[in-house]
Amino acid sequence: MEKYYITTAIAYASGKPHIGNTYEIVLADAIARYKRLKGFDVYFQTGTDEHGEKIEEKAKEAKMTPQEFVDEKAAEIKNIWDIMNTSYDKFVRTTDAHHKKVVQDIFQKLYDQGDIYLDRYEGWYCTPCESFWTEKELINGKCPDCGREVSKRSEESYFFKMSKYQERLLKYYEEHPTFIEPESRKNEMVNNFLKPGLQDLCVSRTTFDWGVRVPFNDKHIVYVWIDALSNYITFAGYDINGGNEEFKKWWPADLHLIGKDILRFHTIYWPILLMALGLELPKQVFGHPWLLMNNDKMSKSKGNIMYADDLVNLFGVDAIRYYLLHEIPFASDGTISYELIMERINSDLANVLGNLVNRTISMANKYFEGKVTNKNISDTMDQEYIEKINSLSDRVEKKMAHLEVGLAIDEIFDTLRASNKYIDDTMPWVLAKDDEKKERLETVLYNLLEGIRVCAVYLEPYLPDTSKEILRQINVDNKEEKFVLDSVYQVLEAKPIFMRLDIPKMLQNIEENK
RNA sequence: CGCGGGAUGGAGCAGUCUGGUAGCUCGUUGGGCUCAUAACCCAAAGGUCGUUGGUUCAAAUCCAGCUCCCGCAACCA
Repeated sequence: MEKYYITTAIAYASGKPHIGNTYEIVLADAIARYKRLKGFDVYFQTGTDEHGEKIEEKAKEAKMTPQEFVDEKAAEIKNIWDIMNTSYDKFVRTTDAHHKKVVQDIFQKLYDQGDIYLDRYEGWYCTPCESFWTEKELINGKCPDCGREVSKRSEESYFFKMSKYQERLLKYYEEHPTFIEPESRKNEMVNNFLKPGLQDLCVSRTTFDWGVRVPFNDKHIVYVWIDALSNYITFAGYDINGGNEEFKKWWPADLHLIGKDILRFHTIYWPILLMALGLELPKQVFGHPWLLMNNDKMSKSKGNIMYADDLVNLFGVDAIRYYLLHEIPFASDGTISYELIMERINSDLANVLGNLVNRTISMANKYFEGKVTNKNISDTMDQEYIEKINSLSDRVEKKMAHLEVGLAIDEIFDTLRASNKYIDDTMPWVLAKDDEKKERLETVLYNLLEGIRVCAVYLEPYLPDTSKEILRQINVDNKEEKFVLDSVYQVLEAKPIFMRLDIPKMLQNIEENK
């Protein structure tokens, strides 16, 4: 069985993730579930990044130890991942003892082989913004963010010799054209960083304590990159001697799914780090776009944050999964709002999907007491419909091969729409009035139930609960991905899967409960 | 002249590589149907394809200039 190792970035355990942060795990989950459906042996890893200055400070503010603080945050994040019904195989935390040990070993090894050296880090620091700026970035000698005074800071740091691997990395890009997706991101990396020449990366800090200590120098903490990025190997079974059997099975990762903002670290620093360790590089890094709330970046200061758990309480988990997976474009930022979510629920989930299932099952019950088999009384219009069902597998695969999840879902809904049309074309309620057409009527319902069944099978990666509920109501176990001739249906009672929402009323409720 | 992406009916997108009746989903309007969740099916209205100029028998598509938006520019999901 072919293996598939997929990861999300690990979430920084400093606060509650909003819906934008949650998008990543849902997208990864859809891909992971799809691969499982297709027979891959999948390993899906996610987790939390729990070290660093910010967490140290936040813990202090909360009057907790950093460990207590991250324990709480990690649980909160994991809980949201679970609310979203995500099927990760392992939830990792960088405070894990084995991870920390291997990070130290990696640091030691890189130092021993001369890739890491001690120097001084100099830069301009803006205290209110807590940010370092280079000389070039300053605007009139002031902080480019807030315009306030900056002060020169100098700090002893370990550096990684990035430039040493630069050419090899460029070559790797050329030989692996799909390594970075979407492609436009690759140009950014090449033009902004690789072509001008890589600067050596600062890989340790002395200004805080909460992290992995540099093994041969107590003053230094391993800075986030080596610590966080290496989670992809340390938790998959890597150790400094090359790793165990499990690691040899899973590595290299097939896909790192990350936010577009950290693409640089995953397509430049991480591959170079792996080269230095003598390991293979991941096959693909996909930098997904962001969710904008009313066309604006979500942020606490703007007060326009949406949280996954609140949205799930309002609309249900599959409605939110549907929105995230279907409405966010593949390569450009997407918009989210209460109104847009409800519009999609009504027009797609309730009208097209829910109503189709409901009307079909109702007819099966009304005309045949729920018992439907294939009577094979075909009409020419059946052929087109059955072909539509049978082509679904290829149509979905074509989109998923490029991680175009939204378009893959479109293919399923295209099939559901064709099913609604098939009902109108065949007019079962007319057939029902004629006793001689009884078998034709049963054939029509059979075809419809098969169409719904195949769609339900393909909905599983995206809307797992809904898929299960549809299969429960039509009452079959068959997971065959094509139209089959000999299913036996004894459908259950038709229960609406998605109810239509009264949008103005809901908006008013949301407003009042703010 | 830092690098890159984009501008298509009210909204969101496809089409641009390989020029030749501008397509899809939502929304609006009209009709049909009654199995179903005021749903479903059909039809219509609505676009000088950002702007100016060029190439061509023919340009959303190729070329040049301009305007606007967005991303990246060493640590902001």
